[in-house]
Amino acid sequence: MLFEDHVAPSPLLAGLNTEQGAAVTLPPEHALILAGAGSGKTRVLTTRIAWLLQTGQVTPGGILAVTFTNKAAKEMMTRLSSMLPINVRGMWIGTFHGLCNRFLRAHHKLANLPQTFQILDTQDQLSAIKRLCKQFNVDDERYPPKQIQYFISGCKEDGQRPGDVVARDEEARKKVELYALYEEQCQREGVVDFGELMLRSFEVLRDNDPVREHYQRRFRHILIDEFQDTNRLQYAWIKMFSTPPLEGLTPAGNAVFAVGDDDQSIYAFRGARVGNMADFVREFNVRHQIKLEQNYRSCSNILDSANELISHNSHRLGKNLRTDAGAGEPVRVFEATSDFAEAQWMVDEMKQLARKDVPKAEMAVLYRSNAQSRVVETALFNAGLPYRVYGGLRFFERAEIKHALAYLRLLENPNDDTSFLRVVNFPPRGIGARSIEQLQDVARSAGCSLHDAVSAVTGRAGVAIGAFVAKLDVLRERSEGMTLSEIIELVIDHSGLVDHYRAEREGQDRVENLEELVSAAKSFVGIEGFGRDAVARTVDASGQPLTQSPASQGFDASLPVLDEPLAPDADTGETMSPLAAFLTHAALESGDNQAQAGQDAVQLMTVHAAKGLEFDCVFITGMEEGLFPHENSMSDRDGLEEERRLMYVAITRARKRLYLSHSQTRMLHGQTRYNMKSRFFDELPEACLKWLTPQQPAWGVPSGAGGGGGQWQNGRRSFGAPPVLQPAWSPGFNEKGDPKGLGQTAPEPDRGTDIRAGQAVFHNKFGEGKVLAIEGAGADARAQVSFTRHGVKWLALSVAKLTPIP
DNA sequence: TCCTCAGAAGTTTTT
DNA sequence: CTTCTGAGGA
Repeated sequence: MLFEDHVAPSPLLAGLNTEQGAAVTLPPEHALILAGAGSGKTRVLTTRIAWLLQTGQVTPGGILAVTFTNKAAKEMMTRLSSMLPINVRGMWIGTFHGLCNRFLRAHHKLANLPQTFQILDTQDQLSAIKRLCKQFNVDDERYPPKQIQYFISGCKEDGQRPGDVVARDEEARKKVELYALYEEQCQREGVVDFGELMLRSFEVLRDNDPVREHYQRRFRHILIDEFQDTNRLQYAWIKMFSTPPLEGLTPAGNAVFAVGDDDQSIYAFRGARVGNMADFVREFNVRHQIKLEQNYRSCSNILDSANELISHNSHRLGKNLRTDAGAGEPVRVFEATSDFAEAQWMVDEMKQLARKDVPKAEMAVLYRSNAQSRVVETALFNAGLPYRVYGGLRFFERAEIKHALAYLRLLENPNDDTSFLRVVNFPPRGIGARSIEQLQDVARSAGCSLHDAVSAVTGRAGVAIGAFVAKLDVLRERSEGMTLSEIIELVIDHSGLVDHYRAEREGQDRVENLEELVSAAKSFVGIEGFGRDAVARTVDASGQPLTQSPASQGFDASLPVLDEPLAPDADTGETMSPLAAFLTHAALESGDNQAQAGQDAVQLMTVHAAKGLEFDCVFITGMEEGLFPHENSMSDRDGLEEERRLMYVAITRARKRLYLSHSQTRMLHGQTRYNMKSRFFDELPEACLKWLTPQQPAWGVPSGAGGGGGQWQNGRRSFGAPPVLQPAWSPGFNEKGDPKGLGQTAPEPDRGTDIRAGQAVFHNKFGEGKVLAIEGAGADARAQVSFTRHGVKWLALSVAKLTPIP
């Protein structure tokens, strides 16, 4: 039987396959869905919610759905509202941090936080730590602030307060001490970092039985996306919402519906614990495990490659993707002589694809590390192909935006010392390190914020800083009654930010970004994370369990629960201002890091950034030992297995056509590296591959023997000197095996000899062109080249690197 | 107090 | 080869 028979068939279920339908219609008990790449995971998750609602098993208020990214949360909301005419806002759907924020605002008293607490992002956290270290004269050689930050975040992710950490040596003790001091500082300033959002809300739930029990009763269905990416604390947090394991199977309990894919776990480095999946099954006594193995994305050559590769990992939960699509095209493998040549080959290939009407947005270049994007960008730029690089600074992380936000935060909370220090002398107003030190001394001895210490500072410094504070006070006063965007306009004008950037040579972009901030504010409609959860507040206010159970109270979909962000707090009459809401939004959602969509452009990104995306044509570049798998991950098995999962993610991004390329030499950190091809080539099914370049045999051994470069097995080396033995196949190598000869000759084979009039050539700076004429000979030889993008130029052949293009 | 230059470091990243 | 950060000079 396909679906539970007590449930009437629903149009929602139309089009689902057997596995998907089974997952969607599972009884209200804990379940783990192993959802392979491209198996319709998001669809199952959202349809499950829609189905639960439609069949009356739950009301919107009884849903808690957690994701990792805002993007995923938004998508879930959108899909859901297209499926059902319901008030999506009554549900708790959001990111872990977004929901924690909402929770802490509602229970700020129990959490011992001001209702308008502000959120430190990673940058802010680091500067707060630096400030702390300076204040306590910490040797930043022995204890680099970055490392302290890593330590603190790690502790919080493991649910440990300073008192819980076992410090065995001097170093650990010092770190714990700093952790404790950092906590004090944050508490004093009324700010929380990302880890604190999670940990603090976890603790409120753990330590307040009525609150915990209230939420346990309220959330009948808890759904978690990307479960393989959860860390220890997030798992513990989920446990707080779920009813105790023993009751897990009773009708009274709630149900945790976890969706994930252990093969796509690629975030161990930031604390993700795949083991949570197995723990979940054990601790929650999970009876329902469903594998979604039907893939709707890729052709079988691609899928078989992915399956074969990942089968080399041990400790898998076990899963094999299948597809109804045909074999499709083979996976193409290319070996380049240099990273330049690799990029150039890609560009040529892309042009051909474009000629075959493949949209550029359906071509993606994936790489292991960001540094690899540069060569590709250069090649694309020179060829005049539009491209878009993912990653990099997001909107709310930009310096000018952070500055503006710092002013805004100071309007809300003058005690925010991080923000104070950020802008006290920006734009420069003659307040130097000396003055600031003086101020910090006063603040320290008085135990107050920098803002409050100002009046006690004497002399010139006091005057200058006093003027700054007065300016803030004026801005705060004038902003009364203004709309959000008016306030922001006021602040960026009167803080001097706009003027400062206008005067700067390259400040135009920054001015535009500041203007963009104003428009962002205009379109900002806050619904997230503040305001009034009627039920939650009842508990918070009285500190007692509800006299009336949420179930009997009912959670009518039409009843706005979290829909009035600006409603005053019932006890204090406090309101969360639009500005405070906007600042929260800015901290929790740092904005797009993919450039504006719209233009048809080739997509460039790291493999990590590609997770969850799909493209018709995918190029995975830099398939070399040391790069992919990365050298830092190769030493232990866990590291290597994560690299393999990363490769698995990369492969499964492709729908129709997949290219894998590697290069003999690569410029990295200003040095030419000589890399072996990646071991992952040996783990792909030969039958699915098509080698575009001859496979390199061991020296003198006929091609084909030991397929895939098995000879290298024992001598795999990634870096350092080039191999002593030179392969016989490269025309550019000299006989002596001189490393310099290799470096110079191999990447630009036969430079000069093929340059004649009419020849198409490539130049590293000017890109593609055609040789019009040659003049002179030997060292004086010059070529006149007409470049596609840069016009006609004369180039000395002894200097310019011109590569002939066939 | 600002600006320039030298040195170090350089997987992957969301909130 | 870059890009960022911090220390010293103008």
